[in-house]
Amino acid sequence: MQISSRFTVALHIFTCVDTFKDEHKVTSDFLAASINTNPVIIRKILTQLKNAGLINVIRGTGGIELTRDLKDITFYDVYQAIEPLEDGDLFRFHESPNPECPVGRNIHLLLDDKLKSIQEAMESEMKKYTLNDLRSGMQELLAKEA
Amino acid sequence: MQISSRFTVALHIFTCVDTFKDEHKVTSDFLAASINTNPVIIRKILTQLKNAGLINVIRGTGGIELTRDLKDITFYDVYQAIEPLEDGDLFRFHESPNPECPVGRNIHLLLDDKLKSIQEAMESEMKKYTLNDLRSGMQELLAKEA
DNA sequence: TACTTCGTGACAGATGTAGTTGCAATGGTT
DNA sequence: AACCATTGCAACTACATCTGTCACGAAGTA
Repeated sequence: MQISSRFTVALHIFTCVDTFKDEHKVTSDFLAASINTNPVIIRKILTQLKNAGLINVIRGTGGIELTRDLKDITFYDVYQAIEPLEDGDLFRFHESPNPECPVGRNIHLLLDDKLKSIQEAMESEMKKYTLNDLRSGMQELLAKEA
Repeated sequence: MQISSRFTVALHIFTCVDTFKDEHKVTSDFLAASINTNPVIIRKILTQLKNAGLINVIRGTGGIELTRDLKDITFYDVYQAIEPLEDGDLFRFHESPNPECPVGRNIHLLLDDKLKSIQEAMESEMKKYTLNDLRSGMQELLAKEA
């Protein structure tokens, strides 16, 4: 199972907001053109980011404001906003293993801590990257292009 | 997106194979009863594990043999056998971002290494656990029960 | 041959993803 | 007030994946 493209689209959105903030009004139409998708898809993702408290979306005029500094929004924050996991668990179990089987009734206990540590390894790596890294990374790439 | 239950089911299967190897013939029917699912589901997973070279499945009599020692099969090996990722990438991008947009044409370059490091953090944690950890863990849990 | 078990194709139902259309609501501008 | 660009959202489609189920042929043992 791959993680949905909405996560990387969200990072794309944040990068655009920062890159074009002085040149264009960054609307869902503008973002949809950069990402090559439909404006409604963008608005749905913006709604998720807004519900997570990461941005404010301005109606009427259009535009997006961050609620915190770039360096204070990590990839993990974006991931959490975009990919709501049931009970917060990355790994799924089969429902109701057989309690009469010694393995069946202990499989959760056996696996839970190990799976948790795998999930946490991924999440703590996500916390190392911030939107500020996207800003500086994009500035470098654009400088090379010029 | 949660990772499908097939992964934890596969770990359940391996645990059963080891736990019951001296008491029962471990068939897809037996496993389906412990996991509480359909034997065909089990056989499909066994086929994946077999194709990955982790086990041999015995027809006619029934039963499962590992091709390597328990300590030489990691969670990552099982994960790879069960969850084939397109191009090996955990994270998906939106297809064909706009090459006329400076962000659109650089977004891959900007994100690739960061996403890769996140994926690798997860995978290298998966490599730390082996089926032998499942064996010893289950033995401890069963000893506590008694 | 008879029996057990695996292998596999076909299908169904539920869920999730991505895309599209239409329209009401919002908030500037004139 | 009228106009306009934009967001918010519901409804729908198309498609893929996951899980489960049935049916039946293939493999191997007794």
